[in-house]
Amino acid sequence: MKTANIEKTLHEKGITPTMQRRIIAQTLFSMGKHVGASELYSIVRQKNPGIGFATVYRTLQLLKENGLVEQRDFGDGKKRYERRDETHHDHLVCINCGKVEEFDVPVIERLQEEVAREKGFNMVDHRLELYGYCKKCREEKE
Amino acid sequence: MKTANIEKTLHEKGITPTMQRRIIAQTLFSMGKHVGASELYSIVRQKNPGIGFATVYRTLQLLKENGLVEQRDFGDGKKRYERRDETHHDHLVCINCGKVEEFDVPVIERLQEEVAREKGFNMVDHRLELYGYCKKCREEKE
DNA sequence: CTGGCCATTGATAATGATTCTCATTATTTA
DNA sequence: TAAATAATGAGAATCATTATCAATGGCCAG
Ligand SMILES: [Zn+2]
Ligand SMILES: [Zn+2]
Ligand SMILES: [Zn+2]
Ligand SMILES: [Zn+2]
Repeated sequence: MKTANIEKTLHEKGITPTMQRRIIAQTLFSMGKHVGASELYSIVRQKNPGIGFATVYRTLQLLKENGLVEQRDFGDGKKRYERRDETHHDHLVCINCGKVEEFDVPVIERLQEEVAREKGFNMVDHRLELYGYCKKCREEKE
Repeated sequence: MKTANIEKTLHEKGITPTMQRRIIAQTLFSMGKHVGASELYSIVRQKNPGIGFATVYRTLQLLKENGLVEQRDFGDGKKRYERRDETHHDHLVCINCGKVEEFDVPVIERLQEEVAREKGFNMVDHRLELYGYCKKCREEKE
């Protein structure tokens, strides 16, 4: 994402644009998907060693609250962050190498809605992750 | 679960039956579903104040490894445990009161398999949780 | 019996990700 | 520009879970 766009995005959301927030957002958006906080922190530090860990967490929280970032949890004890996409997607995770694929199956989404309705719930979120071994890892095990 | 059955179950799995393990397993099985470790610990302590927290964790791990217990994670920072059921199920969680409903939709299960196959993954597990507000919580908010 | 071996246990320290605190700075407001 | 407000960095605190380690308890070879 271009710097100018980050500036604009933060401004649109009413987020005070500070140097730290710019760097953190820009770094996250340039790192691809499913990035952990400590991973992000170490890259951010390379650009500006003065930025603290707490600020990375605070900024991630802020971006999440403003709908710019999605928080994921693949069950390995640390949260992952990715830029919020226009389209929803779920995840397929390799339990050997950590590779993550994304997918979206509208039929599954609809069936989830239906289940929630049947049970009297007003569904506001869901979480669907498939865990297994990717092709590469299977071939290497042979 | 009856005491005799626990004894038998542990024995079948080759788990050395100790007093602690019997009490922990029996307590968990009698507490219903989706129980947290500390919650379990506090009930276990009532039966035998000498049992330590570490033993509760160790036993849960043991029961899980032997397929007697399933570990769940509803994203609130603590793991939940429930006796492993003969049939698979997924969860619907109220984000206000914590109520948990279970469901199983064979079509969703099949579609998951299909996605994994398409992406070249050998799926060994999955996780599907729906989050929302249950009927009761919605009515109370009015 | 009976001393030794090995699994289990309980108390407590350690871990690791995340959050909190608070004194210091930066930004906004008037 | 000065006061008011918000953000930051360093490090302490939290909280669930694991690891450590000395003590305990069976169980078996002799
Ligand atoms: Zn892989
Ligand atoms: Zn993703
Ligand atoms: Zn509810
Ligand atoms: Zn369940």
